[in-house]
Amino acid sequence: MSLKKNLNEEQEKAVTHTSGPALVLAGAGSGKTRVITYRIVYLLEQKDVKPYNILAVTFTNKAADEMKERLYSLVRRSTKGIWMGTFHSICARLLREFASCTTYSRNFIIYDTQDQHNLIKNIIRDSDIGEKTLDFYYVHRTISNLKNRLIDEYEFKPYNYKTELIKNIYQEYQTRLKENDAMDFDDLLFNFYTLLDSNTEIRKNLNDRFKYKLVDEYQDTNPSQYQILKKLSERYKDVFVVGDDDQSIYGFRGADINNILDFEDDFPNSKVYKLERNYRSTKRILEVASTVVKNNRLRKGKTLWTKEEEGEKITLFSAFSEKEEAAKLIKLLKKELGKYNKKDILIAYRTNAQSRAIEDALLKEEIPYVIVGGVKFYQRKEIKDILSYVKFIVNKKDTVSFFRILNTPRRGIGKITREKTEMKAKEENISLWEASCKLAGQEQPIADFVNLIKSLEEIKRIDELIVAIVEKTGYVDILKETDTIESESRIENIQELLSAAYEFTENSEKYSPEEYLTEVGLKTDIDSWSRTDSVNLMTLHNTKGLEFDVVFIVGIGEGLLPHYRSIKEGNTEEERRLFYVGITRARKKLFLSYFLTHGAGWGSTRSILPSSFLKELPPGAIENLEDYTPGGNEKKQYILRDNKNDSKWVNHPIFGRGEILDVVDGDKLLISFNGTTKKIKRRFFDERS
DNA sequence: CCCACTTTTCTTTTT
DNA sequence: GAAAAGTGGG
Repeated sequence: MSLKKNLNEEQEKAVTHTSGPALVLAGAGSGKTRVITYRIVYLLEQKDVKPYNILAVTFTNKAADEMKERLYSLVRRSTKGIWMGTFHSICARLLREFASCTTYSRNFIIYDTQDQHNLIKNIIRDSDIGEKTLDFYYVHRTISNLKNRLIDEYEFKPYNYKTELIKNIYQEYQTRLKENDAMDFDDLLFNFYTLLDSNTEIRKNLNDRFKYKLVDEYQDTNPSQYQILKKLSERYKDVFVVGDDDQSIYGFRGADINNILDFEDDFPNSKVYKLERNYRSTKRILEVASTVVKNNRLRKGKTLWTKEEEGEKITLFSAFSEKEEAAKLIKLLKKELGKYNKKDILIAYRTNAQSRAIEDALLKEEIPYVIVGGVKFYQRKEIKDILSYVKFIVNKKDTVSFFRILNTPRRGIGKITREKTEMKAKEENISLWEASCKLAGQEQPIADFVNLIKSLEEIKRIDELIVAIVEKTGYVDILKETDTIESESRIENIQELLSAAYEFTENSEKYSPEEYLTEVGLKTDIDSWSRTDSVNLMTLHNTKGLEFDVVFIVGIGEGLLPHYRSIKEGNTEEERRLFYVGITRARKKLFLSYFLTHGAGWGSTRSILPSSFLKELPPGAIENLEDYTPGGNEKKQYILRDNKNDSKWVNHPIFGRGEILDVVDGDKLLISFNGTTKKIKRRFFDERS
């Protein structure tokens, strides 16, 4: 296979990097993933590297799957044995492999965010600290941040009363996780790091195994991932990382942009390659993206260029409300549907809740769409219920799943019986499951439960197991009896779970419940997303690594993008990068929009200013549709009457609430805003009903 | 113990 | 303004 034919000069240089650490600074659309893929091909074919000596870390499981497929089509020989996946999934696999050297079992379970929250809530409730004094959300975030920085529950130095309490909760949290043989997401990294750090033999073993290490999206790695990488490269320094500092958007998850900014200091004698040619977007789109991101201080700086055509201008429009924004979007979208396929169109927003208005509008127009994210599939109640059975069967120490399934669906085990079981377990110092088995003689419902679990235990294939759970518990039958729209969609979800399980067993040699759980526990929505004949909706975070012909970014208002919480935390630069990521997803055409009022609960509205990022756009590349309204009239919409009557009050996006004092020169209004008066053209008003 | 009704809680982005 | 959690009568 010829590398030269498929790569440009910059890419080829990076791909054929000889040895030692390398940093590839790759701009958006410059063939980042391509470089990693071809680098692996190069190692296999020209350097005779064995597949099992390669470790490739991707940002999502989906990216790993795609890379595997691409590799398979590029090299004739088998690529089996290459370690490929996210940091989390690779650590999980290795922790199972070396379980005997840890304090966990091979079958430890992985707690999702919900489980983690519940656990912390319970700890706070059980302690004598008032629930009101400590916010579980804040506690969780603090613990997570500590773990990301590899600070354990004993090392942590409290610096005031509150952190003193958090330290106690942190300790109890870890104790309970261990009791349940469970790890949270951060533990996967932390515990694996600890294993590497404390066990010389394993460290040596893995250093020899993973001779060549490749990491995609390096700008979004956190300190613990960085330390793992360091530990794995003590013997062989072949660390090949690819990333773009301008696309670092996971700071909230502990990702540290300094990992990429300081790479050259962290890994001495490294080589840096820059990829600056963009193959994706038009000149216009690239110009807008570069102009925006230039306002960031914290960046390495690179200049993207393209041989693509100039392209259409970027369209900017505004609306009074979220609903109106959606309506306008649909109108523009319909025009694009004549030129592009639905699957190549993206609608992106900052927060999941924003999908609602767009969805309603698409539904009304009967335009097919898919949503990525939101209420995640594996977080849904019915899915978690059924998977809790699987979890408990795999791991009897998992008390969280135990309590979840004990009386789900209803089998007559209430508070009294549950407490009886808990008492028994405590008295005899046995597990809840053992206590249940002992009580089965006295309590019929418990006996039913124990028998159910015992019969399910016999089943070794995950697809058959799930079918059996659904049948033997009568879960679907009960839903059928309820017969509401909600129960119907729950049944559909269960069916989807079933077909996903079938697929899992079909496409691999893996079929055990244990293997299935590892995969599912780390599965995200984007992992199961595929391009269908539908318009795509997702958060800006989820668009990372994807590209579309037409991109709409909606809701670009101050407080939304940048989000007010980020502004408060002084993280505007990361928000700007998020905006940049969104812009650079577009190949041909980009639409930007914002709305000026927003529901703020109990029926009131709050006005929103256009995002400060919009002021950074280069005017020459923008076509402003301020005058565009659904009715086709030419009225501007910066100011709006705030109720149905002929009110004298208006809301202005910049000046706020004002009172109309007079009409001057026929077409101008004299308005008083909090002391100052301004003359504004009547055309600004929207005469809606 | 269960069902139906009332009250409280939502927390930006996600592995 | 929806979903989870709490409450009280059957």
